[in-house]
Amino acid sequence: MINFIQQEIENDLKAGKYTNGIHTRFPPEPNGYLHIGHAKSVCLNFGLALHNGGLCNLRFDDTNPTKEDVEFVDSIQEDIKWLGFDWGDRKFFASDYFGKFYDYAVELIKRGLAYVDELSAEEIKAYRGTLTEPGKESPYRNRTIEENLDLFTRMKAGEFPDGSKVLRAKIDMASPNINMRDPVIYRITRTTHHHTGDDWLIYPMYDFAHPLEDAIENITHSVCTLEFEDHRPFYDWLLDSLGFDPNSRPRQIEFARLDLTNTITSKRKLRQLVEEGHVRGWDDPRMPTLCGLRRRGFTPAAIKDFCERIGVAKSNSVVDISMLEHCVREDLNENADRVMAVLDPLKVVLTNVDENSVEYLTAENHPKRGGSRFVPFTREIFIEREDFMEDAPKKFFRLKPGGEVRLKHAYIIKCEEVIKNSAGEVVELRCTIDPTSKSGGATAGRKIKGTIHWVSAKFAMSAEVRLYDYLLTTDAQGNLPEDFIAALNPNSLIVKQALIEPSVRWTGTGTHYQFLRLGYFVVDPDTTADKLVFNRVVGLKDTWAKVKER
RNA sequence: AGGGGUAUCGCCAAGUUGGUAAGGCACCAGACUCUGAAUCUGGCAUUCGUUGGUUCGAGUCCAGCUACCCCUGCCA
Repeated sequence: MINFIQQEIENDLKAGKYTNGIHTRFPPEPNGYLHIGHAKSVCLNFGLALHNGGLCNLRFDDTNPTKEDVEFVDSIQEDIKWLGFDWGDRKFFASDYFGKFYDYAVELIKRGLAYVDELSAEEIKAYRGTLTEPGKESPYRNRTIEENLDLFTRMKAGEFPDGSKVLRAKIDMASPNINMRDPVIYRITRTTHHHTGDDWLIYPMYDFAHPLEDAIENITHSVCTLEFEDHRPFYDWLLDSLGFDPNSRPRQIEFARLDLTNTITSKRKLRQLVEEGHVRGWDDPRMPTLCGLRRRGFTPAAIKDFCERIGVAKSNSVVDISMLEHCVREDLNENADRVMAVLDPLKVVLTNVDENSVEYLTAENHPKRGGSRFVPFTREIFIEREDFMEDAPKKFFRLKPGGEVRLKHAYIIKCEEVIKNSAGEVVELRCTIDPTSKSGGATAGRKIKGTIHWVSAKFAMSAEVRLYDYLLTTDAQGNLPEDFIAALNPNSLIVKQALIEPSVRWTGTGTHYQFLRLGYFVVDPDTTADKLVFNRVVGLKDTWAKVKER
């Protein structure tokens, strides 16, 4: 792992800082499901710790009870575990530190660095100034320490209504950095907290809580996204003001969040997709949520490999989704067994095969890892409709009238007759097999250009196959319009009734396969004893499709 | 307009004291192939947002300019 953050860590170590080891944290707010963008952060934080022989905490940044819920603390843990990271016994909640935060706030007041303000929210906003004009000081800014202490104590005790008072840091209303213009650090909100119940009426703001929770946990490197760069001066101000040792206290380092082409990563928009029913739920295989990717069939290894490959830097960038797809293909190519399935069946009758004959052919499960199974071969089979063309171009080396093709693991067949219905559509092919060409046999050596997959009509099982495409076909995720719903790909889900070889009968949810020549698939949890359901993870690379386009 | 950032191939991204542009994805060409997959081979930035300057020599130093991103929640 080499990135600029790792280099900073090494520089710190070289400078004699952080002699107790490196300690990072992944600090999600439990207000939504983790998505691929969070995976980057998870991999970075846990990866940095692992790489430096340190530790990474899981910490729920739950300082705003109005937006958070236990539903999310559960799913977040499940997703991180699934990725393969372990926080040991270091699962923390910012809310566990509310008592300490309060004490630090009191300390700040005692040092004359915080005051209770009773300006309304609107007034505070007006007093804050603008980007180009300085703010002005609140009339309550210069209360005595005693008065501030008394008021803050009473805020905690519930003597004042919600929103009537706030605690503010006393810094500089004229700072060119708006975050330093006396930021609010405590507000009154009578909301039941998912973790602390009704213990508190006042809640700390992120800016105040974050540096403290990092310091409390002895975090050395607090990694966050770019938009917090402006907040770093306050992060440092707070810890310095409270007397934390500059050589051991945490330091904040920012990196660019992940953006992916064809992918929605806005929490709000993802929620809209779920709530308005444009997808089946948070774990819909089209969703970029980790639970969605999991159901789609992406593997932890692929996602971690992806996060490693995209790197970590500070420039806003949009990674091409093909990078992610490459990573799953690479993993699944290595690890998924191969099997034959036909998505769009065309019946083929092999006229020189006996009607009652069933031949069990040996088929390898994986070109490199080996293993084998039996595949029944019968007089009537189905092939992929796409694998036959009546007026085939020279470059088409699959089945055509009078042409030959190899049936994978079986025989070379020759197309003798094309049968059509009254509408002129091809409904059946009559072919003959070359009995000397049996795969693996002594005389199987005859070379033929094309090889296609097939399935026995008598023994094939039916299966529901769900083919997915991007929710966004045009690449506009960066500046998605409000009505992005209208731009959703109407073909993001296509359901097919497919036919599949019987060897998969006893398969289980989450098992990956490569359907020969079609792509990688995974068994969906909707699968029951009498209904198989597969999701297509990703198709195979298809150079024929490119040739066809020309 | 004030502050904070970023600008290296179509997309990510290395490039640490200035010494003459890694790698991956994508793409293209070919080999191989009982998956038009995989694999293998080769190709793919005289140029680093831009303009000047310093220097024997600059993506790396200096100055100016430009573009884009973030910041005026009692959100995180």
